[in-house]
Amino acid sequence: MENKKNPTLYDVAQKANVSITTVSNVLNNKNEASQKTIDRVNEAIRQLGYSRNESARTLKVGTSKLVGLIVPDNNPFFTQILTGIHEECQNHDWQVVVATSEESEKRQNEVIEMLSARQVSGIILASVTSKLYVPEKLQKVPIVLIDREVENANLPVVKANNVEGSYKATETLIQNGHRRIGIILASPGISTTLQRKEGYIQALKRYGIEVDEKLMFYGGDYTGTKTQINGGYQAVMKMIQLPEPPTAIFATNHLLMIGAVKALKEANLKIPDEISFIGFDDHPWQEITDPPFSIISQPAVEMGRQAIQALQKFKEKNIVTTTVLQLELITRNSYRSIT
Amino acid sequence: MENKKNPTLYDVAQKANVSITTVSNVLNNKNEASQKTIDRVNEAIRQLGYSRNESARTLKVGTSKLVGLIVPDNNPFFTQILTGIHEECQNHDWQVVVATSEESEKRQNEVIEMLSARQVSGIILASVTSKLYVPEKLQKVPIVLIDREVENANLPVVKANNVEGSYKATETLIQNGHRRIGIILASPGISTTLQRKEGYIQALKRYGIEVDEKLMFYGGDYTGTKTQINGGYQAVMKMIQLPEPPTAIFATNHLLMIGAVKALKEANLKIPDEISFIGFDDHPWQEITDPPFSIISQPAVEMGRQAIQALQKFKEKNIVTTTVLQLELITRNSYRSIT
DNA sequence: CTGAAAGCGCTTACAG
DNA sequence: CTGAAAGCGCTTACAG
Repeated sequence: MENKKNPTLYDVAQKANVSITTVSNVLNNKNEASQKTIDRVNEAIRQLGYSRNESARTLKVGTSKLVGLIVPDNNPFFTQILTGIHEECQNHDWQVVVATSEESEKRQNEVIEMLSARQVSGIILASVTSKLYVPEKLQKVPIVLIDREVENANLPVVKANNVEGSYKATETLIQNGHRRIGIILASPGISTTLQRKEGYIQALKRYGIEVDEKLMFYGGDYTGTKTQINGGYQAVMKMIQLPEPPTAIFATNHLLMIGAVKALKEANLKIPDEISFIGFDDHPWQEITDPPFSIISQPAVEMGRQAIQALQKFKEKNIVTTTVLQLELITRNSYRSIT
Repeated sequence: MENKKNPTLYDVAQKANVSITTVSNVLNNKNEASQKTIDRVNEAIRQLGYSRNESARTLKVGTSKLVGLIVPDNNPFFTQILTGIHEECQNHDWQVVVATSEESEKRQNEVIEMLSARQVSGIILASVTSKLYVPEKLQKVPIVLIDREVENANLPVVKANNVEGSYKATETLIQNGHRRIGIILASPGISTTLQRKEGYIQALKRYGIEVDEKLMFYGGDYTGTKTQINGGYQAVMKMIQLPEPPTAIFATNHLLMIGAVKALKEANLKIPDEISFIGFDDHPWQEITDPPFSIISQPAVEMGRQAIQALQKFKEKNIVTTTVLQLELITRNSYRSIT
């Protein structure tokens, strides 16, 4: 690679015949220079093709224009969150460094530390743990929790109303006459799982239906695409061999849903004629399947946007906000009434 | 937020009773200290919870442990690339800042400049333009092209063999007796589109089939998920109204494919009985559709990995590599023989 | 409205 | 094997 040195503030100052203080001032729109000076400086910047060394700025002011996003993996849901974060970050001239924790607490802590060592403006975290142990020395970097809550931290949260979303799905199935409803849940260690389970149970109780543990399945640990798809698959395979199998199934995330449908196909159980089905997370392909799937849809992009806004409030005014976004049931054609 | 100051090299040096030079040396594994000193320093680091200020390091050495990834949008293909990049970056202790160009050349240049101002180790770029204009001042930051080539730059490239992949799909349809094969292409401005078109034409010529411009469609500009899905949709709608409609369709990316299938469903044309179909990019859901889709599969994760390796070779040895990965036809059940 | 100077926290010749 | 010192490129009181 070439190695011509970048022009610095000094070069600009020299060219514009001012001090570096002045150059810095116009660079930061401090409005402390005459228009004539400003013009002269800008012209020098243009001519030299100067751009500010961000590391030097960060070192001096103690915070970079970087925000960290830590997600368990790169699944489509988190990718949509990233899109929302990107949108919102443009307003702040922030850039985002994305890291995966791979569902490992150790890795998550490492990554938090690395980001902190970069003086990021903040971290948006979808935590792998339901308790967050943030070492004291990292308390300085503002963290906003996204999607998943943690118990022991007084941090801003942006999350979906999982209880209600799950309630809605379950209730809809009940209102269609289903009384044995199987639910496939993700890893029991995270808040979203607990809440989706809660909504399911609330709906059953509300309609006087006995909660049957045998109808509740966990799709195994949350570790990668294939594992989860397989988790959904196995859950259905077990479910349909029950003495009293369910007439409807609710899969509480996108990958579990794919696995579940796969199993139903193999078992040759037709949706919705022989079994009703509701999935999770909307994706374009769900419109083109046979049948098109009904799902609980999450406003993932909006969650990303809100997270950055929450971060900003946290940083600037030290306000800890909790943002709860609504989940929507999109009805297509994967469940039917059996009354 | 709290504001307790972070411990610095000085604090560590003081605690360990050595100079900061020595601390820096053990931090960088320079192996210039006695074991006793090393232990003492490490103990001090542990006790203080010290972690190095990366901005200061970057300012001094001129390059950060950051690599930039610039993609047109956050679609699943690029997300898989990100996964590969993440995997490989862990070996180098690099982190990755992800930025989207939103298919805008202006934005792409801005982003390159911002990353450069951060002293990134390198940039992995899926360029929006087929010609890359990189201002002179940015020549210092090593760029590796991914997926999409550009004409006028002598940069490392990691790409798929699009010509061959497209040839394979087309040939397979021909061998199944199809002679009127519709192709749906993405934006004409990018190399992948040109190459996929080229493979299609080569296959037709090889089998003595006339190339009919009326069977070649562009899914509109490459601008966002909905636009592209709609592009695929429109293409099929026009195609099937042709006096001599195709008996097979090849959609050359994932979103175009979804739109195309949507249109075929609406038109009530059954795949594969009434029309044969091959799509692009493998995703788990494609196994659970009716029928399961045959597609050309891209090794996206591997592309990400290779890009980082290419970057490394470029930086360390100044070697400009071109890595071409093979595309695979995965046959499920979406085309049939009409001979 | 403008400038001289200190200092952010590191790394790296250089000297011993 | 270890340390004193310069300097990376900025920002920011402070003085005028």
